[in-house]
Amino acid sequence: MAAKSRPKSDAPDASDRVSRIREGVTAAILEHRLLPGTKLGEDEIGEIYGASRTLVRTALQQLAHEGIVNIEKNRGAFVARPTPADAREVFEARRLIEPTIVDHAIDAASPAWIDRLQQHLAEEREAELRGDARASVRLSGEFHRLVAEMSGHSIYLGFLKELIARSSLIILLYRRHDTPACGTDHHAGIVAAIRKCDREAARAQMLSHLTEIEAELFLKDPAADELRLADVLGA
Amino acid sequence: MAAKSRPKSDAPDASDRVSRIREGVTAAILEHRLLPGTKLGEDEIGEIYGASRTLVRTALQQLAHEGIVNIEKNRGAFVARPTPADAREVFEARRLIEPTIVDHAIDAASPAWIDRLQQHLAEEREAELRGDARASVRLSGEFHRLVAEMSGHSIYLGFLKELIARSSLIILLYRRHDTPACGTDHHAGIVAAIRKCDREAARAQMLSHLTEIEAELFLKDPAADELRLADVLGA
DNA sequence: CGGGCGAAGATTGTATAAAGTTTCGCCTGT
DNA sequence: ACAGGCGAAACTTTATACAATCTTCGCCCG
Repeated sequence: MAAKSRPKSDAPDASDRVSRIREGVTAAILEHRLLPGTKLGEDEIGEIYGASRTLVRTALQQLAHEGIVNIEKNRGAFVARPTPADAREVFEARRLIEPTIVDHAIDAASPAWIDRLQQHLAEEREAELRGDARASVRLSGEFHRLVAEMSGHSIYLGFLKELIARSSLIILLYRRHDTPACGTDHHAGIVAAIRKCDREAARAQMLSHLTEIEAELFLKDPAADELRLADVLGA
Repeated sequence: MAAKSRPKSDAPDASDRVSRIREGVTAAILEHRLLPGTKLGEDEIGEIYGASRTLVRTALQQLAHEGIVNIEKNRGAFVARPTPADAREVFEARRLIEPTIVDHAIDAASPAWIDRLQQHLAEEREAELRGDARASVRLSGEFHRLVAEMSGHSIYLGFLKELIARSSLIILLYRRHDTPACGTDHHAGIVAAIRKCDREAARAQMLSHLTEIEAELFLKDPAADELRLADVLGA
């Protein structure tokens, strides 16, 4: 009888080997080292991480479920190439969900969390000073994930993880080349609103932040990404 | 060179063997033939579907990502047992997302879609007349999924699929035994609002519908599900 | 008589090998 | 010279075999 279902060591993405592969490939995609459309051969990745194709396959399937990898039957896995329509859907979803997330984050506000947020802001400013666009995008995504973790809602967190991953891909694909790093100031404003427990301000700033990010994108016609991809591939 | 990257036959859950397994297990869980906490042995399922453990494993991993199965390392896969806290998160997310979904569904309203919705309402009424609780829950979920498909937003659709699957599990676990089948009338009202292109009415009715479903649940303390499960297991 | 230790059995995690499919190059025929 | 088809190579898919881990049952000791 007694033996109950103890949660045990239930680390979500612990030090599994498949998690290492998944995070490695994710980082490579999000840092633009793997371009959209690139084929992800199982042997290739397996040799890099010293793992068998079995593990690589499960990692790729997870990435496919996250939406940053496409798996075509009998053809293999490729880095996803979100269309402008996909981009609009992703940002609409974020505009819907994230204001609610900050609202809940305020409920969970504590000195420890505030400290963590401000520490993150410092990292973002540093990356921006260096002009490191890759790190900027990555840290910007992590800021939003941090707020979601703070909210304590696992459902929203899971959804947002997926949206952030896709957003990073979208931003790297469609960002206007002349725009500066997107508003770190916005993040600071959101944190300030959270500190003051000003729900309306936090929601409004999150919303305008997301709107501005999308406005800085080049989401014209479906052919645009083809052109851009061709340009980037240097062919 | 030009003709590249056609989407091809990209049926999401086509007639793959792994999809058949996934859908079969999903149906069994949602129809309460597999109770929460039940162990899903790989050999066992593999023998049922005449498939090797490789395929069963991938199906189980997909179900785990959908949230209706828990996989514990070196222990196996089990039917998920959502806590009351999980239930509240799921329904909060649905209250956030679904009003927006109906809004978009109105944009996509067409005679064909209206017909399909009404046809579905007829099926629901029939199941309700039979007093078939299983079919009622299943069809209720399918109604919401239908509206999401109608909206044309793949992101929302994906999220909602997950939420519906979890909701079915939650409803079957925590439903008060004396409540009648939850409002088929509500669904009819939502369809009527969609037909009239009355956005505000549609959003409001969807919201109140979800609120009422959650209100009919027995979401008291965390120990409640333990008791109920023990009761259900008949031990 | 109760509790802890230990070995056997069962089950999952991982790797490797066989099978099927697609793709690309090459060759032949017109 | 060009179009079409044949064939081989590479890849994914699926199945099987091996290794690691956990569970369970029995036994011994206190």
